[in-house]
Amino acid sequence: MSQKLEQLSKNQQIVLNLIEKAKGPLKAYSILYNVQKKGIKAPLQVYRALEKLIKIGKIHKIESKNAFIACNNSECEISNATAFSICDNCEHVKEIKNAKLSKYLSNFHDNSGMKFKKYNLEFFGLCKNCKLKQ
Amino acid sequence: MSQKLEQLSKNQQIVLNLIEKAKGPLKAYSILYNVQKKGIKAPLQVYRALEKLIKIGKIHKIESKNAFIACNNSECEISNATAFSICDNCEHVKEIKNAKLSKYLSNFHDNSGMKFKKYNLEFFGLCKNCKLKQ
DNA sequence: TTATAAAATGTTATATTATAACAAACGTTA
DNA sequence: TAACGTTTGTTATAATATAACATTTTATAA
Ligand SMILES: [Zn+2]
Ligand SMILES: [Zn+2]
Ligand SMILES: [Zn+2]
Ligand SMILES: [Zn+2]
Repeated sequence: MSQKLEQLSKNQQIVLNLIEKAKGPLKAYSILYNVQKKGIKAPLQVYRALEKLIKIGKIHKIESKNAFIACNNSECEISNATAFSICDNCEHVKEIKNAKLSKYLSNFHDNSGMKFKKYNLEFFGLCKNCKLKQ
Repeated sequence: MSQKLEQLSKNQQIVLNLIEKAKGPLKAYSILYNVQKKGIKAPLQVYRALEKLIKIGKIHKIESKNAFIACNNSECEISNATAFSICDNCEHVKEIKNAKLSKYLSNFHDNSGMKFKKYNLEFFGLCKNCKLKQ
């Protein structure tokens, strides 16, 4: 199994494939269940792949849901500036691509003397579909 | 034990007292350990108090840390617009009070037709202290 | 006051999420 | 080849959070 610098390992690729074809964020143990037929047997194998995929920006963790979603933003390879919209009703999650927002937040600083290198923003509300139904 | 509308119950008050006098965010089981002398014995008693305190805006959950911090912002009683700065080194956490930021984010909307009712923003970096030491 | 509904409590058990520790195999580079 | 870092496999366990049910307390109002 050849593996160049920028390539993913076997387990990493298996986990990424699953997350990329999913319609929404997946939980770690749901991933585990779904990749057992591929030979991944233990939680750690999943968590290690997730850790790497997050590090290289292929996926993100939705912190409020303990779930993992494929990156939808070619610009955030470093994964240090993420924003999501999350529907409170159907749990639909979407990564927000908005240059103005990311510029605003990347340049933001408070009065504490702290330099921010990374941020994660989660918006909650009702998606268009769920709004109509109510 | 009398209890008016806006007052907290016994367990809620015990948990809130602990969180308010803490220097930083506390984890649920650390809270449990520290309130056992007050008669709170089980995780669920802590989690139920936390749930209520979050709901009324007295505390917030730091999602990336699974920890709970007292609200530092008299204006966010409803707890629907929160922002924090988190030091990657010493884990110091501070709630950001910034009218411009909260106005910007409260008015933000993307092109999905979704109306945001709530957001949570976490900034990461090195605090002033930790920056000096490196 | 008495009925009643809502909120909070107490308790046991269990579900869910995540990491520790260690040995072995693989990939890259010299 | 040797050396090094990364990835893997495996077992066990830690840490975080909720389900289910019985009971008690509080608020509201008939
Ligand atoms: Zn992304
Ligand atoms: Zn929805
Ligand atoms: Zn607050
Ligand atoms: Zn620091």
